Amino acid sequence: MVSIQKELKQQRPFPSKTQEAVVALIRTADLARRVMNGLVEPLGITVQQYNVLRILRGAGVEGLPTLDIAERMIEQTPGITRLIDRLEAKQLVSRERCPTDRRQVFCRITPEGLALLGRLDAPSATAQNDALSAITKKELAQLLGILDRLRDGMHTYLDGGQ
Amino acid sequence: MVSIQKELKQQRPFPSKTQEAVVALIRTADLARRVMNGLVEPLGITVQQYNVLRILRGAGVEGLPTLDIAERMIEQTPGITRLIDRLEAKQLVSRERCPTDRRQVFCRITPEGLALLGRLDAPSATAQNDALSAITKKELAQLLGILDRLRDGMHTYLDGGQ
DNA sequence: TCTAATTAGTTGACGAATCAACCAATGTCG
DNA sequence: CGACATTGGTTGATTCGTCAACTAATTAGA
Repeated sequence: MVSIQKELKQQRPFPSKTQEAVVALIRTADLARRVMNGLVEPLGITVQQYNVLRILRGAGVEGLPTLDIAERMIEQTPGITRLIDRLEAKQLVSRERCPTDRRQVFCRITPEGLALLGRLDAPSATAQNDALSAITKKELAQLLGILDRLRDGMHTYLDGGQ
Repeated sequence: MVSIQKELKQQRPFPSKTQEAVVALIRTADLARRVMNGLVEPLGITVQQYNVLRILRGAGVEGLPTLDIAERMIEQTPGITRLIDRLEAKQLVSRERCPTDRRQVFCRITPEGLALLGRLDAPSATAQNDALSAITKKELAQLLGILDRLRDGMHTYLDGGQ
């Protein structure tokens, strides 16, 4: 068992448990992103692009307007246009201007995109199960609850703060 | 209470709890990074640069070799050289080649760097306490334990995998 | 209807991250 | 001692992320 403190080679204990929690959280998420990146990178896409593809697969054949995709992204993504530009260049996504509201651009996943996602479903499920095998179902539920409330707290801090 | 599922506007439930956990984890950490960024950005530095400064403050007057800093970073940071280049340009960090082993470059935080950190200590503590006020001490300890084991699981996956 | 405001998305400029190649200093071993 | 490997760090090329300014389409209001 590697504590975050040892892992960072710090001599002194953390000034506070809350700070330790924030550091542990970001560090854990960074590791998770690296694991995911190791899976998707051999197929020529980034984690962000992978998320877009999954969102579009979930959206079905009618597709989704560009900014709706940005809203559903796991991480905040201001550069959604160029992110999808790259997916379109790889033929994994197609775009079409909406006829009724010509401001909107609907994005759809292509068959190639679906095929690529299909090649990632099993490995990503395996990786996640492996990583999460160290904790019990009950702890998993606890984790989800705690994270929900953490985001709540930060949201009120962010949205109320400005 | 906003569940991650509602927040992402997904109709269907997650395929698995584990996947939901990974998404929640990354999303929560992204929010935390944004909160921190909102604090440090007005002072002209990034979250990564803030972390380097804190590491160097912890290291004291003797400073730390460049790659030792990279090791202690919260997130993996391949571009540590240029990151410190920018801190040096802002006069927040000074560098000096080690006389006994001329390969190493020792980095030290400057008085200006310390002053800047000082201006951030109180706000960052407040932000973290606010964000974490929604969870109890006991839950905080649980969270830390769970995150530790998650990182363990991912480490063995990563390091064993390649 | 004509103007102003809002919404949807794109583009340009620039800072930052990433990977590989590289150089210099040191350590190792015959 | 001399060749090779390792360690510590920097640099170049490329991609990516980010902010602000911008265009185009739609809606709202006088």
